[in-house]
Amino acid sequence: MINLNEKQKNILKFIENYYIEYGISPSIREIQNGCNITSTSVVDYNLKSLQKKGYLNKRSDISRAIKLNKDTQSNNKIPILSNIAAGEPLMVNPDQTSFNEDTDPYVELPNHISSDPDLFALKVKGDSMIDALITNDDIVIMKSSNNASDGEMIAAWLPKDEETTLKRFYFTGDKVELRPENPKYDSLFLDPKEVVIKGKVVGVIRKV
Amino acid sequence: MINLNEKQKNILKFIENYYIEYGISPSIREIQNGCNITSTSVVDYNLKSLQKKGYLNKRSDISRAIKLNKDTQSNNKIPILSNIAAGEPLMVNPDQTSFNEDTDPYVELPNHISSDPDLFALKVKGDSMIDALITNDDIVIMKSSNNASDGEMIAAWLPKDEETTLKRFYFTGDKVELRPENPKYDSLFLDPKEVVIKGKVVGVIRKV
DNA sequence: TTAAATGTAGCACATATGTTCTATTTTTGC
DNA sequence: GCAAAAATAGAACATATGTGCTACATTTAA
Repeated sequence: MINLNEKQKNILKFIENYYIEYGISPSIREIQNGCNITSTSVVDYNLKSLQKKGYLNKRSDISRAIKLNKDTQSNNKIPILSNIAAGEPLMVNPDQTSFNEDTDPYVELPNHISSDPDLFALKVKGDSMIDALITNDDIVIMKSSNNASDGEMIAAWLPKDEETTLKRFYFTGDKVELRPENPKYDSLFLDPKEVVIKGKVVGVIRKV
Repeated sequence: MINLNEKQKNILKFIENYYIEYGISPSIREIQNGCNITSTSVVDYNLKSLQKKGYLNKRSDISRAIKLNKDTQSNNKIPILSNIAAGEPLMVNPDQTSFNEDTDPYVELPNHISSDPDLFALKVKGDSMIDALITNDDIVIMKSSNNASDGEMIAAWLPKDEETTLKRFYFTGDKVELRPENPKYDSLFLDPKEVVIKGKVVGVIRKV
């Protein structure tokens, strides 16, 4: 997103949002109205500039034939919010909420997993879930949730240690058990106040 | 794809192929030419019919605003060619080559795995690769290949047993070793002639 | 067989839409 | 401050494109 003035950023954003809503690109005049631009020729001027800079491509004389380049768009991508500790602790930013597609990593979801909102992804570091067939560098797809049932695999934020960890969740009366799936590691028994559940694992993707 | 005559199937196919090639929908006249239809009104007529039957949607008076419904399109899908035996043998069809999206199962690939041609998918049955973190009902993404190097995880067709199997490949002089990743099972040592390598594992997808 | 339903043809029309042109204004670089 | 470059305006133009209309052909159903 470098080398772009506000107007051009607006145009790109508008095209992307329009595409998300309608599945096709807007016409020049729709861009004009949507971005409060005074003339179609100004839109044309900026589209040519954006094309020259490599942000989009368009076919001449063809209606609605603007295509954002792959780097420009953020379709179907879900953010890899932070690496997750599944062994050694890892510092993460607990209040990371926004997703900047330019600087943040992401994965593209296979559609049979996706179609669900509030999904995010975590890249696993460590081997504490090896018996659950999840290992280092796997990407786990999470569904946001602030609660869990016994036996569910969850990502939990531990304020005291300032780490996010992937474990099985058990609630035994007054203590929360976070159980790894690796005999090398022991369960954590914590006060419920010490555990912030971030989400449940709904899928795993591994690139070998 | 029921309730459709040849012309309408053609139109749907053309729209999909056009979309794959250009990223946008074709105009009425492009459909006309692409499907050898004699009049734009015939295209219009059939598009209305297809819309009524639920195969697509379009916005009125908007250029290139045809959208195939999700069931109608086959974007990004790769076929699950057959279940793979990773324990008990499973009968499969060794010369299955074509992919009929209507009747055959498929997976949608996450883009960071995809973009490579000749990929296909296999659904794992059994637990013989459990130590490689691949288990029952996982979907392995395969890249077609008729050869392999030592230690690579491959799918091999065993003509003698008429089964496809997922194993690690080792070549020890004159015998091919197909090694499971589960102490419960033993390696197969076979004559090279008895092993047809179908592809190498490039990814794993699991829906939990 | 016959009437209704369905599909085809060809053309015309309205407008949606990309492009171009010239003039003017604003910004930039020196 | 001044010339060049960049950006804006507004309109006109050409054509790309969806739709409508009438006539005709083919298929279906009774």
